[in-house]
Amino acid sequence: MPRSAEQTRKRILDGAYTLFRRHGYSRVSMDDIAAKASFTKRTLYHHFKSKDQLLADVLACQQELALQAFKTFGDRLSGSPEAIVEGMFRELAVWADRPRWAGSGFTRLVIELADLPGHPARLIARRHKARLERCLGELLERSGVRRAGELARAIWLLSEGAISLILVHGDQGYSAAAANAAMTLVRSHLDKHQKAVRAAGNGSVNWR
Amino acid sequence: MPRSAEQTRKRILDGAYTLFRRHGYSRVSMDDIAAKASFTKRTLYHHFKSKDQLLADVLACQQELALQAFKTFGDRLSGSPEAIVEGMFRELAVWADRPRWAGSGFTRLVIELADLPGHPARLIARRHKARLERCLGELLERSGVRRAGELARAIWLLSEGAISLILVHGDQGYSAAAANAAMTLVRSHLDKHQKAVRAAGNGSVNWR
DNA sequence: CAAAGTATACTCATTAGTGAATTTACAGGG
DNA sequence: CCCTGTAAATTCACTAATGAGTATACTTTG
Repeated sequence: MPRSAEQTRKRILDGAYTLFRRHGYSRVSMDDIAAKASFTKRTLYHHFKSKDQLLADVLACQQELALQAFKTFGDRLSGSPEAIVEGMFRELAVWADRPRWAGSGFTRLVIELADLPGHPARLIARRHKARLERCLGELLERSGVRRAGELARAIWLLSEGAISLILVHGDQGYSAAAANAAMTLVRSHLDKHQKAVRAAGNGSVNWR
Repeated sequence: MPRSAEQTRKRILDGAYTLFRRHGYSRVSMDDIAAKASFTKRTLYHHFKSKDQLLADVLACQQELALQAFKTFGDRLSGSPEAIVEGMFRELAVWADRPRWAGSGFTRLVIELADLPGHPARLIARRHKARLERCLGELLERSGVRRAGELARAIWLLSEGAISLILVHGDQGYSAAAANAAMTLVRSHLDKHQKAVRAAGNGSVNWR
């Protein structure tokens, strides 16, 4: 065995993720991916059954990392709901400010495949988003907010909306607008009087 | 001249819009579009310089209709900000409930072309979204809400987020969640005590 | 008849996917 | 310690289909 299969697989998955995320699905060819990972296309087909399956595997693999990143992110935040929200949107702003940022890989790919509800990649992306939303809900729950699930969903909506609109307009201002709106919502979910708007760590993991 | 050029152009634009909206850009071929409009591909190239230009023209044409639809929609609404918001999200729910709904054509296409900031279609989509947001702002302004522009942007974020998440999960519940959040935001933008939550007409124009 | 409009029949590049040969790493016999 | 068989890993060279875009001839209408 010239190389450990595991290593090769990983190199392919990594390269493919980068390309898919940056250029979408259709516009990335198997040859592109092969070139990126410095293998022949035939090798890709040795490790992955088809392009669609490769995409699914890429997302499945990325999902693990992203979920971990989000949990780490959650741990870094102090307990106040304001801090959680502020941290979330600050991170979004940092993330979206990167040179050739092209949105959330998961969202982007699902939207590209919007008319193919049976595509394996969609199922994975869907589960991923649902899990993240639940995580946020738990985080908020622990922070002592009322109807945390409802709030989490609203914040998630703002976050996805911000991703779309930043992409459309190339204007990071939408992230600040989303943060403001989210803060208003948080306050409306607070029992009477709670405050404490502590800051949170930054970093540029991307778990969307 | 076998047919009026204008008529042919329109038939092509209509068919192309349907296809692009449903399947995205890359996965629709010029042959598909030609077939849809019952012309030969060569005819398309007689009327449009390239596929990219066709897309741009499609969006430009659709933009007019969509803007008009939104204005009509705005006129139908009674003046209270709650009614405006409720109407918006009810319409979204109806729209997203259609059989093979695949999101907002504009958003979808911009996201697909996220890595091509210079693409002519992006400029048009961008202007379109900006104009709609401004329209919503004016609508809210007239309804007597404070900081209408800020509110409009927040609502717009929720709306775009809902489109994304409905697409991801196939769950129209996100539209209701967005509506609730929007309503909370509206209330926080109301001067002291205003109410009146009148209903508005429905219909299924899609101006996103 | 003239000119715009439409069709036939291509070109050339690219793409997902494959058949068959070739290389490599390691197991076990000498 | 080397040699060698073997199976996995990788490559080369290909197919068949599809895509954007075009040269040219035909058709329709004013």
